Amino acid sequence: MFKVSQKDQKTKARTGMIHAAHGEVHTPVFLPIGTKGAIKAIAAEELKFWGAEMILANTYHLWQRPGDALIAKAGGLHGFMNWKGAIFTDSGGFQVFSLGKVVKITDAGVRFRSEVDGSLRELTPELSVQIQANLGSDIALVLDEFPGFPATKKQAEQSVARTTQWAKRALAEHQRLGKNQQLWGIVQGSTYADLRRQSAEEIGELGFEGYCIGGVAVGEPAEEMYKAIEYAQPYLEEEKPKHLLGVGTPEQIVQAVGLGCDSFDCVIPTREARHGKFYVNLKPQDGDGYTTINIDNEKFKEDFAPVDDTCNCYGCLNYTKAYIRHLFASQEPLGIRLATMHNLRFYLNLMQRIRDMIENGSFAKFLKKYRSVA
RNA sequence: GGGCAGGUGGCAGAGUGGUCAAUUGCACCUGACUGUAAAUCAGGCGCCCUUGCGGCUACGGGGGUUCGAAUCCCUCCCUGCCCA
Repeated sequence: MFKVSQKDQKTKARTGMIHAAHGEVHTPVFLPIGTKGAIKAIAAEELKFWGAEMILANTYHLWQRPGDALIAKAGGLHGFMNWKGAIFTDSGGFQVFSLGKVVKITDAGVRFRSEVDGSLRELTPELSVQIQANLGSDIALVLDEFPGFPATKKQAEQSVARTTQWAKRALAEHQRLGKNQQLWGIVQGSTYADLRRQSAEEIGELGFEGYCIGGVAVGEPAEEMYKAIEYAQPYLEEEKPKHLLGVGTPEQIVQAVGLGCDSFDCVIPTREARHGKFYVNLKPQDGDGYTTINIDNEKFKEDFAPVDDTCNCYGCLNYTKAYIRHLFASQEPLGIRLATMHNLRFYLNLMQRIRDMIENGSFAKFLKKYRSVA
């Protein structure tokens, strides 16, 4: 169930609450990604302490290892990984896209070559729902399929048609299982206005508890992504939550909130952290926005100031850039951990700010000035 | 004192007459990363020049052979191992 609490007057932004089986989620929300049932380098309790309310885990990877049967035995993914909040599971649809040539896609489903034992496995819309039921996530997604960018009209049409067919099958299987779990549909349609609309209408008619806008952030310019949201958003029930899959940079998230998106998930804060990139707020005199730094840059060798002196993360409160740079240069795992903590807090703090500003009416102004500075 | 091996770019270590400014690894510098096959990947890494099938200086020092040498010869210096 989803309830809108405050609508912004000048944009489509709104705050709201997703009532999930394992907790309430304040939106707009960012979901840290824990593909294999772990936010890389971070413990579940830490995330909870920082205010994260929902995380994303991946059906495909957990199916492969350790297997959904084992996780069901452990009492579900929540118990298995000791995460006390809500869990959102991707259906494996993204792997159809990202694993590219090692898969064969038919109307029936997707054939994968297992990375674990090399065996051939087939993921179908029904099986994906069954696996997610075993994982026990709060929000499950339908299996979808989508092309990269650019996509021909024909490819986009096929993606929309197949995603709708698979959504129907997933929904039927979900109803058959009758679990206390939400199932959300996914809108495709690439960069085509008519196809985005058609997909939104087809998926919307099926009556899911929430919707995802998918097939974005696949290499298209940000403007194309914003347009894709605008093409679909008006045709999805307003009182249902809308998730923008796989997005994005802080700037893109702010923009998408303004276009009516309620939730986001992205590997950027965690992956880039492992690669030494830190998100840093601009100094007040430089305007409202952020920049990024590569901590391994030589210029930080003797920089004994914290990464961001306005940040309340553990690393910024206790360590200097020079030290963290040294940790990366020395391949000390602590460096990765501090970076991941920092970036996740940057994202979570940003979302808190967004919610506050929607509540107090200052979001539109913020949206206008918030920017990324190279 | 005698025997043997060897001295190549920050380090390690290829190359043994031309296509070598010199394979490769490490280190170093820079960049990328968007529903995570990612603690990964890409580029750079003698000097000059915006550039180029560009110029210059280079493979311990010096000299020589050759159209041409990191590669062959002579000599000097140095290092390691073995026998006295």
